[in-house]
Amino acid sequence: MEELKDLLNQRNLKATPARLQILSLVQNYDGAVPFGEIQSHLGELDRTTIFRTINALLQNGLIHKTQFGNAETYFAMCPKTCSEQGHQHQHVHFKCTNCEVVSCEDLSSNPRIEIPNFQIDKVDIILTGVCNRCLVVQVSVN
Amino acid sequence: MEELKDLLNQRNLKATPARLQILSLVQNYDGAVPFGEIQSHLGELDRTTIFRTINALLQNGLIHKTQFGNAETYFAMCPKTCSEQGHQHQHVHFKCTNCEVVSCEDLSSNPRIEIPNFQIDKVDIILTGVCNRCLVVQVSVN
DNA sequence: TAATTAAATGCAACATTGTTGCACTTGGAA
DNA sequence: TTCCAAGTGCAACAATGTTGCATTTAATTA
Repeated sequence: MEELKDLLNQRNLKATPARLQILSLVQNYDGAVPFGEIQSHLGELDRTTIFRTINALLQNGLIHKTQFGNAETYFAMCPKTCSEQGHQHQHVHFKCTNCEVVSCEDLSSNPRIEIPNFQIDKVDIILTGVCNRCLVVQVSVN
Repeated sequence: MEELKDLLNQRNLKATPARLQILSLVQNYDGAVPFGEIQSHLGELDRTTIFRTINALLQNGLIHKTQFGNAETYFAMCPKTCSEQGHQHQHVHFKCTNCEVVSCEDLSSNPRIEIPNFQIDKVDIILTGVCNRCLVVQVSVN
């Protein structure tokens, strides 16, 4: 908890209960946290505060977000390569259709994403399928 | 217009004014159409009808949608490989930060998207940058 | 340790996107 | 022309997200 406090202060963010609670939830969650989960775990906080807290953490490179279609937004911790200057992620986002867990994953090899005569500044890869844990269960059941 | 009507009837959808108008707008728009654009071009239609019409076209493989972060949803025509059985797109979605146009584009080469021990069913690649047209303008201005 | 203040929070009000139920209307086939 | 399943409009609702303003608080400093 003291680490999270330092992390916030390093970014010139006050270590308030709201921020510590949300950061701690995101850090300890199995995979990326759906927005609804943040809301229900922090029901005593005003919704506005939750939104503003999330935005502060996003802008300062402590967490990042991803979305699957129109559905819920998910939040996960950032690697140390992120800062208030911007986000730098190499990973992709994966949602398992079996256990519903959303996670940050590394690809086997980094793909070359190019379109002729276009300048590409940001790449976002969103995958759906079955995760390693659920595949193992399926195999062992059969 | 007669083609669009046939297209709808082939999918067992009635060729109603709402559907013809939305399909026609999506077909003739420069790039993918933002939702707000559909709404403002079809202001005389009830919002519910717009949502239901869009959903019908999505489910029947006539159009597809994409999103950039929390921002607006965009709609574009589907290739003929899509049907009520499901969508089959090879293309990626690109948003130009200069002209704001969102478009479906093909990559130079199809990347191999793999995560060890995961089964990947659906790949969604969302790119941001500067499109070919805006790059040309920048070059000719300098 | 108390005072100070910029930053953070809570509350109220609002806007947009999206859904559902139900009554009414209509496209397309017989 | 008739018919009816499919489509539409309306009302009500729910969730996400934003803004302005008054109040509270974390962290500094005296």
